[in-house]
Amino acid sequence: MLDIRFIRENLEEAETRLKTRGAGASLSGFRELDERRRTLLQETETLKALRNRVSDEISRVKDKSEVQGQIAEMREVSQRIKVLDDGLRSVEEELEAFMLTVPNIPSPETPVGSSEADNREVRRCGIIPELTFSPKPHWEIGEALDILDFERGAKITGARFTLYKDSGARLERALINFMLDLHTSRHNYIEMLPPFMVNRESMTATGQLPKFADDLFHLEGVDYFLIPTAEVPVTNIHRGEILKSSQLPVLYTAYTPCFRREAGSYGKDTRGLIRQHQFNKVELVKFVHPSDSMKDLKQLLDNAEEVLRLLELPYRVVELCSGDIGFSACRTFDIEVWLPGQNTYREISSCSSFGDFQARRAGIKFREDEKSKPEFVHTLNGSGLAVGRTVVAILENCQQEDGSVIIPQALRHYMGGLEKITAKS
RNA sequence: GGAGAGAUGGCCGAGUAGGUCGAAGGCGCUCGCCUGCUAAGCGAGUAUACUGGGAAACCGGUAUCGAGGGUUCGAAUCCCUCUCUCUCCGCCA
Repeated sequence: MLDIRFIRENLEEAETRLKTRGAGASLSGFRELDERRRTLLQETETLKALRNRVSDEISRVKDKSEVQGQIAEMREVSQRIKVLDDGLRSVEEELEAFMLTVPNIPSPETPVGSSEADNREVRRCGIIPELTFSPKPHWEIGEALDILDFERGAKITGARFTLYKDSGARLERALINFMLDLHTSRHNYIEMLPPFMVNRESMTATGQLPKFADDLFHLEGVDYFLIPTAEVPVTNIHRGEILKSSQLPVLYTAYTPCFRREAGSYGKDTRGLIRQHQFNKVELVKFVHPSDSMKDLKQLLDNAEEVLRLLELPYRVVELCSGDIGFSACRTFDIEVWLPGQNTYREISSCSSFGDFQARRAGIKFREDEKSKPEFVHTLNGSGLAVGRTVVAILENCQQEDGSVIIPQALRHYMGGLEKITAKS
């Protein structure tokens, strides 16, 4: 959520910067609601002050028959207060509902643009393998090795669900452990294993609700949602808390499965592991001091890139433009891994700063020192990495002409020493 | 699923014949004093949000004792609903 006071005082500027996201983002209607709210608030508070004062006077009088007049008068004041409060509540609900649908303002560093096409490539890293044969897509490799079973995944559940088998399942688990170990032991993140279902408040705090309910799986019988990313439960760890500034930055990493409806992407990536309703991800989440949040974002990005460097997978970093960043984000870098089977780069991580947008929704603050007022922290997060897509990248980049796949050196320890996945005869 | 108990400030913990309770007391913390060091001691301070005024320091108002509603001139205290926590039984990994 945006800072209401900032908007009140800088409506033009806020509106202009918001518009760089596209036509949808607007603050029209804000001024009127905000003013109605403050008018009602002042009226009702004036009456409450009167009532408090007179009630106090009444309490000092022993013989209540002397104050029947005041009591009757206050009875009417109370009724008037009730009416004003009802009006106030409905205006506040309207304002709140409106503000919850306004996206974050892109940071000044975010390149202005209208779509994916305006994203800016930042760098390319790693060496694209020179294959002496025509590379296969991962679904063919995985099926030939009998480590990915798309048909049975679909039988068990439906489209966009996959059964991992044998070395495939092991590879997925190896990657999760590898990533968690890297981030905890080398990058100083604390490991968390949060609930995979969250309530409505948590989804609202990080920005998935109210606008993106269609992307979420909602449970029947209880008002819980399956998490679309660990960002939701992990950011909500500190919802409604005031942290000490000495605690900052707080760094968490978490493995979770992620569940997404993928509504509106019916034709896209129908084959393979790229777009699943359920996939695994190791997430990085940071709560930081506002003053160095961009530095923190670069560092988080580097932590995610390190996974690819160690796995020796080629990738590039892309900075998203204003028209392409997510609802809650103010600045985002995507990491895209090279996929030879599809001859293209595909997103494997998205690292964002949310400024104080999520912190304000979630009420996550810190105190500079004992005396100072609490301020909102900045929240950041990024995939470190999407595990399924990392499997895809390994299968496609490390494939051999004979159909086998060489396990990256860094992962072999986690694969029980296995160097290569080969088809069983 | 059945039965019962509870939810108060950073923590512990008073407060139920409704008013002087934003809330005793203790601990913790901050500042000052004292002090060979440490400990102890003494004094002062120590919630959050919204809102009005002010350049600001700051001053004023309102709300908040799990959440929401009700009764009342007035609710931490009475009534209703919900949520969560704990104990016992059942069930289960």
